[in-house]
Amino acid sequence: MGITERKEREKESRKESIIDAAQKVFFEKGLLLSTMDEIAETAELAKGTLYLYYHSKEDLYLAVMMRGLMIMHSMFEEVIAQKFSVVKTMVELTKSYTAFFEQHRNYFRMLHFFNTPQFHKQVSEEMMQSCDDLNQSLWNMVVEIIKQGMIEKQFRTDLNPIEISLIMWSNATTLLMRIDTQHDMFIQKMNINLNDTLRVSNTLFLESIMTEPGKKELYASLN
Amino acid sequence: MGITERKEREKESRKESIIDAAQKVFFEKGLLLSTMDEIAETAELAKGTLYLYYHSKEDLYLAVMMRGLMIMHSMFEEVIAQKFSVVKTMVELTKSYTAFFEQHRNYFRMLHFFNTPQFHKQVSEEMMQSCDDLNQSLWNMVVEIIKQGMIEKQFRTDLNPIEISLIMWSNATTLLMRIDTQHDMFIQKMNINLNDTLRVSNTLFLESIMTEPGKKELYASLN
DNA sequence: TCAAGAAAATGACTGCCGGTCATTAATTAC
DNA sequence: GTAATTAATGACCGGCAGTCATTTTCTTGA
Repeated sequence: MGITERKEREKESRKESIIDAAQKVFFEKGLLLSTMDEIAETAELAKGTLYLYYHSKEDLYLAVMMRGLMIMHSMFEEVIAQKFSVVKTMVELTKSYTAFFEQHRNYFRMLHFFNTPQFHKQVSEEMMQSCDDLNQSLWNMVVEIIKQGMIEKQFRTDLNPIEISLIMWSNATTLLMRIDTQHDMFIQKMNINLNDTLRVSNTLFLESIMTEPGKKELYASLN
Repeated sequence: MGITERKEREKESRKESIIDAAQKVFFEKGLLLSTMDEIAETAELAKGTLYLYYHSKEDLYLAVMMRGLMIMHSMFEEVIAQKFSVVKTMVELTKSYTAFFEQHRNYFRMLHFFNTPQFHKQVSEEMMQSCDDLNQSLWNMVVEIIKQGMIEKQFRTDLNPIEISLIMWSNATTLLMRIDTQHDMFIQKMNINLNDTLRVSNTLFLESIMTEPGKKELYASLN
């Protein structure tokens, strides 16, 4: 009997349509100012129904956020699939991250909350695990590239690949967040274009982790 | 008559004692899990009284946070007062920031919330201004050092001092936040000591913005 | 010294929201 | 066609930020 299968599908599609509604509301108002009542109304469901599918508002938030992570994941995979040199791949990955920010800014913003300590208290174990897994997977893609770069002696081998990936990631994320919230202010008050700052930061850092041959390749890869 | 003056003093000291209570509660539970009722009880005042002195919970939070910023400010001033060379001063400032994190972690954590977008909606204009001013002042101290370093040709002059300060600041902050929340996890799962990562990150960046003479001075300063 | 007026403090109350659960509706099984 | 199972509902609860009419404390001036 295909009834259980059909039910399974229906359940999935309901979950998706709830995420659709949540996304609409969260994108518009952010986590704190969004209410479950509004999400329920947008989904054309009763509030109680939401809780049959998600444990908490925060879980629902993460369900939306994971869509963003998956988009980023596929953007990264696309870069890697092109089989550039490691140096070019690194350059393209940083571009990709910036592109993700520009094209999916609403998702990017959601990532911020993931780092606020008290946020986690409201999140279910399973949802947390799913997020961590996806995160880990993104992480590994970058670390593997760096390892390969070390094997090929394009990157300095006296550094730890995980550390490098961590520093790059931190660097870019913080600056992108600033671009998101303070772009205009920096232009007006300090005459600083944060997009340039990000490029400078990425370039300086990439230079600093590369060997001489790596640097040559880098300058060729930058455009 | 000194009555108005005395009243002024009393009002100030009441404001301080409210901050004392708020600090106690916020340090323990963070912004989201702290309640105005609990702060009121800790301050041995009625809740309504708190609102005679501060516009909102978030304002009160910032009032506590500003104590932290002032501590950091004075730590920075102490470094600058020692009149080291610019390179040594930069090294000491980064150490100072780390020391602030280690000695005043509770204050450091509060800085995080300042960056969450929806947080600002609840904050009064004046409080926001006070925070911005203090922040700006901290910022300027670093920028001025970098400018001096450029004049002395210890730092590369093809970079923008504000940009440099921005990148350094971002770098250190993000890594310190991670140290705060994920130190143990990184050691156990990846065998990474984030304190080392921070040092690596700082060193790589300082190297990358310095001229050859600057680098020599840098290696001497790192002792 | 004390009454009247001003200033400070109070806490019951309001509105809102996340989350629950007894009840109702829809679907399935026999 | 009906009993049993599953899905959906929305009135309700507890908790919290913020308010405001009332009370308490302090000041003033005769």
